[in-house]
Parts: sequence; C-alpha cells; structure tokens
Amino acid sequence: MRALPVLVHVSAKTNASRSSAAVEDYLERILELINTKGYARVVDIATSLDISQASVTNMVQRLDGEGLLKYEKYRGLVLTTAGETLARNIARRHQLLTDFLKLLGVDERVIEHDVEGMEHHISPSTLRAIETLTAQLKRRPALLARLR
Amino acid sequence: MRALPVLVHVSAKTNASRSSAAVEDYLERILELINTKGYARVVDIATSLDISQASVTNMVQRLDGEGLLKYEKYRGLVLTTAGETLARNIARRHQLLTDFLKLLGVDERVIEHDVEGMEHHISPSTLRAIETLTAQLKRRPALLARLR
DNA sequence: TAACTAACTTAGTCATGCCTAAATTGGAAC
DNA sequence: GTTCCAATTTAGGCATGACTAAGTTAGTTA
Repeated sequence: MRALPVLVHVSAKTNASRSSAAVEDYLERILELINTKGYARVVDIATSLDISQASVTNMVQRLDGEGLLKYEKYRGLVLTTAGETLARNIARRHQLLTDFLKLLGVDERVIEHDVEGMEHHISPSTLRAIETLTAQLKRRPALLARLR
Repeated sequence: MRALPVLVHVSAKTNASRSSAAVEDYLERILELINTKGYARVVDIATSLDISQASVTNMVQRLDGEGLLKYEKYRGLVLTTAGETLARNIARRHQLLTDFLKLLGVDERVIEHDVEGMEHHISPSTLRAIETLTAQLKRRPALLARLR
C-alpha cells in the first residue's frame, strides 16, 4: 500500500498576495477617498489618480476578482477586510516615508514624487529601520539642525 | 512692427534625458561589466541581468538610438560620454542608498532588493539629504547603536 | 412616464519590456 | 577554404496597464 502523494509547500503566496504597484496605488487612493468623502466611485478614483474611467473600471473588476473589494456593476464598491488591511498598510508605509523625508528637509513636492515612486519597493524590515531612525532623529534637534 | 513670437522654455528635457527604470538598469550594469571585465557583450549583459539575449539586443539598439552608447551589430558596444556620465550617476545613487541602509543594519539581501526597486525614483535633492544624513550618522556611534 | 445626463462599461488599441524559436554572423579549428 | 559553434539578430507573441470611442444604465427632472 503506497502513501498518497502529498502537495508539499502549497503556495504560501496566493496570486492575490503579491500586489503590483498599480494595485497598491488604487487601494491607497480608494481608502483615502472613503475616509474623506465616505465613498469611492469609479469617477472619483479616476479623477483622483488622473486616469480614465475606463481604466478604473478594468482595475476595479480585477480587484474584485482578487478579493480585495466587492464591486457591483453600476452600483459601487466597498473594500473587503483583506483589501482594507492591505490598504491601511500601504497608507502607513506612505506616511512613514513622508515623515522621514520631511524630517530631512526635503521639499514637499519632491517628497510627494519620490514617495509615490519608492513606496512600492520597500520591504517591511527596511521600513522598520527607517521608522526607528525617524523616531531617534525626532528627539535630536541638534542633529536635525545639521541636516541643512 | 510686432515682435516675433518666441518659444519660451524650449523643452529642457530632451526625449533621451528622461530614462526609464529599465534603461537605468541596463546602463548601470553595462558600466559595471566594463569596469570589471573590460567589456560588455550582449551575452554578458543578458546573464548579468538574468534576461534573454534577444531582449538585450533590442534594448542595446534602443540605447544606441538614444545616443547613450555606440553599437555595431555583431561587433560590440561602448558607452558614449553621455551614457557614461549617466551610468556613473546611477551607480553613485545606488551606492549611496546601499551605504545608508547598511548603516541602519538592514539585511544585505533586503538591501539589494529594496535599492534595486527604489533607486529609479529618487530625486537628486532627496539623494543629497540622505547623503548628508549618512555622513552625520557615521560619526555618531552611540546613535547608530540605538538603531538596533 | 419620457427625456436627459452623469456615471459607467465594453471593445479595441497602444507602448513598454519581457519571452521563445528560428535564422544569421563571424572567428576558430581543421 | 570549409566546417563548426557561440554569439547575435529577427520575427512573432504575451502581460500589464494605460488610452479613446461608442454604447449602456439609472437617477433626476419636467
């Protein structure tokens, strides 16, 4: 009697768990819209990200397929628990990076540009390191003064 | 007699001057290969970047078109002055970011991954700020010790 | 309830940057 | 000089994520 074959190491990462930069941008903005306006329609997302409504419809359908939000044609969308958790993490990362660069005296416009580019490529451990550094810097005004 | 119309602010950025992440990756690696092996063939670049030779041929032809290197079919390539200058700047940025994260105690593997992702999105002014910060940190062992 | 219109969806296209498979080139060895 | 073969190029394709144009939906207003 042979042992049954066993699936070793069943994908620790599901398809949905590795999100692209575009997916992260959408989720981040959707959460922000919901927090400020109370809702996020296709047209709101499109305006906010400065892309076409058609592109947003496509992506929103995809995010629904990935279980990050619930979407009903013509009716609107809400983030799922998974989607909201992910969006919050993305937003937090964005905020931490912004705070860090602010501390260094980088110009606001440049901060926005750079953070939007960088944020999708920063690992949790790097983020933690920057968080720690930021905290330490905040209590060293003398050092901060030297950074300009 | 009317004044002639004048073109104000003639594009400070030529087409070639805004390089994509892919272009930067290629230039960076080509310079590195030339510095270590003395040359950079299509096959070397392909192996080093872990992409196909066909893709490298395409990109190399494009970089030639953009004036960043001189390429002769089947014969090889050399960086132009513009290409080498750009490549050096990219390499320097890469090094600065690596040094910075090293100082924070981030794991080498993570540094490599994150720097490769981030480097294409960092403005000169942000880079300068990080450079200054790194220099200051280097002379504060007590503070550095706290970052772990 | 019929028309209007903002919001939305569908269909088809494009650029980037990668791929594989199938030629082609040219230097080395015979 | 032929043959061989590693390096290279060409041709054709694919995924992502954007676009425009054209058609659909549904809430509002007359």
